[in-house]
Amino acid sequence: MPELPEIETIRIGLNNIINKKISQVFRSDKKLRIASTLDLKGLNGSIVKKINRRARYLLINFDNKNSLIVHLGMSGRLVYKTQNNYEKIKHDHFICEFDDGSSLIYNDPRRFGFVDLITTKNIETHSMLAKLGPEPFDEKFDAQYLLEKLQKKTTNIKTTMMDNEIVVGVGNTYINESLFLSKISPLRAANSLNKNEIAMLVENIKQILQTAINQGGSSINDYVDAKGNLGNFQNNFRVYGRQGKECLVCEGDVDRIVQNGRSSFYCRKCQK
DNA sequence: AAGTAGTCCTGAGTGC
DNA sequence: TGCACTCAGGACTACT
Repeated sequence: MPELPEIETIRIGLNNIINKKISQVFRSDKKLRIASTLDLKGLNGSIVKKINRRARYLLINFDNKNSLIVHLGMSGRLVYKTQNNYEKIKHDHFICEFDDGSSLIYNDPRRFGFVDLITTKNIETHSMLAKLGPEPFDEKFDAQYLLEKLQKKTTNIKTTMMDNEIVVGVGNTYINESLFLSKISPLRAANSLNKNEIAMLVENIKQILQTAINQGGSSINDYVDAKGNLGNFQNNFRVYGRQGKECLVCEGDVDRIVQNGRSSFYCRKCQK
C-alpha cells in the first residue's frame, strides 16, 4: 500500500519520462474512485515537463499548461516500461504511450485510486488538494504547530495524525512506527500529549519517512516503484504487522487493536 | 462542530 | 478443489 515514501520513490523514478511526448492515451471503462473529467484528446502531443508530489498525489505537469493528478489508492501501481508495443494486463486503467514507444501504465486492482486532468495553475483548487495540511517535511510542521492543532482534539492521537488537514502523507504504517519510537500509546487522547511528546512525535515522523524514502519505500502486499522494483523499508518495521511477537525494546509483546476501523500495533509496556 | 461509521473495491488468506 | 467468508485500508460521505 503506497504511502508518502512510496509515492516519493515513484516520483523520483519517473524523472526519466521528462521531455517525453505523448503519442496515444488509453483509458479503461472501469470506474475509478472519482469520475475523471479527463479529455484524452487534450493529452495527445503533450510533453512531460515536471513531476511533483503533494501529499500522496503525483502531479505530472505538461508543456500545455495541464497536469495529471494521480492517486494510487490502496493497490495502485504506476510503472514505466521502455519496451515497444506494451500489452495490457488485467487492471490497467490508464496508459500514456510516448512517441519513442515507451509507456507509463497505471494499474489498480481495487480501484481506490484515480487519474484526473486539471489546468496546472488551478491545481491547488482541485477538490482533492484544496484542504490539505502541510507536508511532513515542511518547516511549518513543527512542535508548536502540532500543539495548536491538537489542543482541541479529544479523539485518539493515532487517528488524529492520519487526518490530512493536520499533516499529509502519514498513513497507517508510518504512524504506528512513529508512535512506537516516540513511546506514545495510540490510545492517548490527542489533546493529552505534552509539548515534549509532541516534539518527539514530529521528529520521529520526519525521520521515519525520510529513512523510508532513502530505502526505496516499503513493500507491503502491492507496492512496487516506477521500474517495478520492491522497496526495502518493510524489513525495518518495529511494530507494524508484528502482533504477538516480542517487542524489540522490552521483553513485552506487540499488541494489535482496531481504532476507527484500522489496525494499530503497539507495545503496552513501552508506549504510555 | 467534531467524532464516528459506512462506503467503495479485489485479491489473499482461512476454514469447512 | 472449491466455495463462502473475512480482512486489508485512503479518503470521501453521511450520519449522530
